[in-house]
Amino acid sequence: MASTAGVSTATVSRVFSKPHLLRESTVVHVKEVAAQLGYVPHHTAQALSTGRLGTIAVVVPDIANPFFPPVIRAAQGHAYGAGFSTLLGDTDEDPAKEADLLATLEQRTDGIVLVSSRLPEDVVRRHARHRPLVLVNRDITGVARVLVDSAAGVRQAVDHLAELGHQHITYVSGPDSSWSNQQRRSAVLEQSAARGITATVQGAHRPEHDAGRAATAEILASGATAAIAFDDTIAQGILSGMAERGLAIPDDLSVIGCDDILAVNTYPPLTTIRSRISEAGRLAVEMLLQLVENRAEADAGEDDRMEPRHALTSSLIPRATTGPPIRRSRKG
Amino acid sequence: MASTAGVSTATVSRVFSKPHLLRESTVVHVKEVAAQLGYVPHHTAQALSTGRLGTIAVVVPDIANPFFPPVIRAAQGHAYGAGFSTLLGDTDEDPAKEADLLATLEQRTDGIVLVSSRLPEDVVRRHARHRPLVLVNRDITGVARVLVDSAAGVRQAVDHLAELGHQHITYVSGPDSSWSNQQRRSAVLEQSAARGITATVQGAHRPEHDAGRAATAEILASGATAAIAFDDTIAQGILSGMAERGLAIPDDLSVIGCDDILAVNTYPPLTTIRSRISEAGRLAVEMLLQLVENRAEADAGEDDRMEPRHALTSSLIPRATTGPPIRRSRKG
DNA sequence: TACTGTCGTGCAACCGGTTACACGTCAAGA
DNA sequence: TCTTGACGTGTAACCGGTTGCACGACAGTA
Repeated sequence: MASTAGVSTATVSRVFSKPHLLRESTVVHVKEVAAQLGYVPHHTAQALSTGRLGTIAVVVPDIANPFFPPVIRAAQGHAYGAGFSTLLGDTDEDPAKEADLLATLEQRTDGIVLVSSRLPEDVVRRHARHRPLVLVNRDITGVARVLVDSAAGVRQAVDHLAELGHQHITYVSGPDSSWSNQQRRSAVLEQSAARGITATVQGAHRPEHDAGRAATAEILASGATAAIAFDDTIAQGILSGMAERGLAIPDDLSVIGCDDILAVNTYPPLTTIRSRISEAGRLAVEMLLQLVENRAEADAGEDDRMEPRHALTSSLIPRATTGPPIRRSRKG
Repeated sequence: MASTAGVSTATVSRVFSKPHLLRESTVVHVKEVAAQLGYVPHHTAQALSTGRLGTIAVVVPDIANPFFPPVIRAAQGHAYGAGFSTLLGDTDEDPAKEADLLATLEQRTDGIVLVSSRLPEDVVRRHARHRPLVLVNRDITGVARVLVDSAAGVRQAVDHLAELGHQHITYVSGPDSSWSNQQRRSAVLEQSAARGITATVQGAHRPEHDAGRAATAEILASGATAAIAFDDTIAQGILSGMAERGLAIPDDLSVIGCDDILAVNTYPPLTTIRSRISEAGRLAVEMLLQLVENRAEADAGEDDRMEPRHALTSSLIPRATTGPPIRRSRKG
């Protein structure tokens, strides 16, 4: 390539990386020759000499969980726009595999977006100290992170139910270890107290359809006239449980889901709390690329560590599974 | 590293790549030193000198479409097991972006799994000629591919309906350009003819909930007592459309979906055709790695081009949305 | 004892770029 | 006319491994 164009390899290199250093005619000429020869800078060689891989990784507990694809999609899209490729890691919900994956990806990427990590805080913190890392939905001090603040949406949900006339609602919990679950539960309890209505909590459930279906009996027994579920999957399960009993939605029970996953694709359309999860993916990548930049500069002197913590708001999307409590005022 | 262990860099290299060439004591010693120093072979440097990147890519039209995550998940898992990382590409259903992505990934991966490609045959074929490539759900002669043969499941579905007593069924089409759709439609028509029942087809629909809902009127007007939908999303839409009209499933209409995506997570649980799509992901990666190997050997002489074409079977999963035609025998 | 082959390891070139430094050219300023 | 500096480009070392070839040691064979 260099010889064909009659220049040195250094010049060819500069044409593609620092063209402003060269005379414009040189740049044009080399590019022409390159186009004819189909020459493209060798990515791996670039990576080796610059130390920048042009690759990030997105690590999630389970790709098949419908919560994650939008995040991944947005992350990949944004990374691609910035010239980065995206490696995908699936930890299979297993912390050991997650740690393993992190170690492997460490040397193959410029940085990692770690979604809903199950790893202990100090492990994550240690990793973040020497490699660019951004968390999604995990709140660890000292580590860059973007959190989906479902609390706002949950408060709206409670308000919505209170305004419809519900006096007793229940929160159907997700996994205890989940940061989101803790946040949502607290928000339900606090906002209910603020509105002067009763709120109870139904034990921990795995975020699965069957768990929701199984929870139905307990919900009905509690006397609540409305349920806020940890996520849409559980909410759908509750709908199934109600249908099996021949009970009507929302007359016999108002149901609110969370995450707005598929919620509009079922009947009746599920009232849910939409958190802008795809925005979380985009934002996380944005922050990560920022860190990657900073680290490159930090080598040159300044070490301007910041601790960004972005919280994305959420809001209630009222659809057809909520209404005034009609038949089941059994308590009174 | 080399100096600390008192050996040459060549020896260090051999310890990690061709240990059988060395005295065992040397291997042990170097590995010990490496462990102490936390030394790990530099992945990019290895890639540069060997030409093997240890990375494959999986390219899909839309990660958020629930059909793909299981494929991706299986592909990633299998690749990881073989020591390969997985790059993810989302073409956003756009052929131009797909072509662009392919060009970019070409130099960053050892091979590509291309799922449900929208590219013209010759473009794909050209790409496959000089780089390892495996297609999923696209049938192009001369290119390695794994196909989900939904025809078998569709035939079972038709049989199932015929046995329940349905005399007139309808197929609710997906996108015309989809290979799967063509396959499914033909299977419905052929098997219906074989069973001596009437089958009609409802025009092309995008694989979306609303499309299914909108199709409901047409379905009812057709006089069919059962519908087989291109996919579960459309099927769910039909369920919504029926519910909106106050009609009962399966009494007023039997509905069968396809792909077994989320089908069990709704109420009533959807009768559907399960194709082992995650197996498709695994198999595609297996074939791809095979091609990668072969190519490495081919350089050394033999060029043993094969043309593998794997078809995975499918089968009907009867659940609650199918039953005998009860009320709507309006035709008679 | 001399000869040959095997084994284990080192030397150095190479993968394909990047970049610090040096050099030559040319125009502006003294 | 000589100096000075900006500009454009080449030289060569370097990124961190891999690998063909060579070499020394040692064992087996004649």
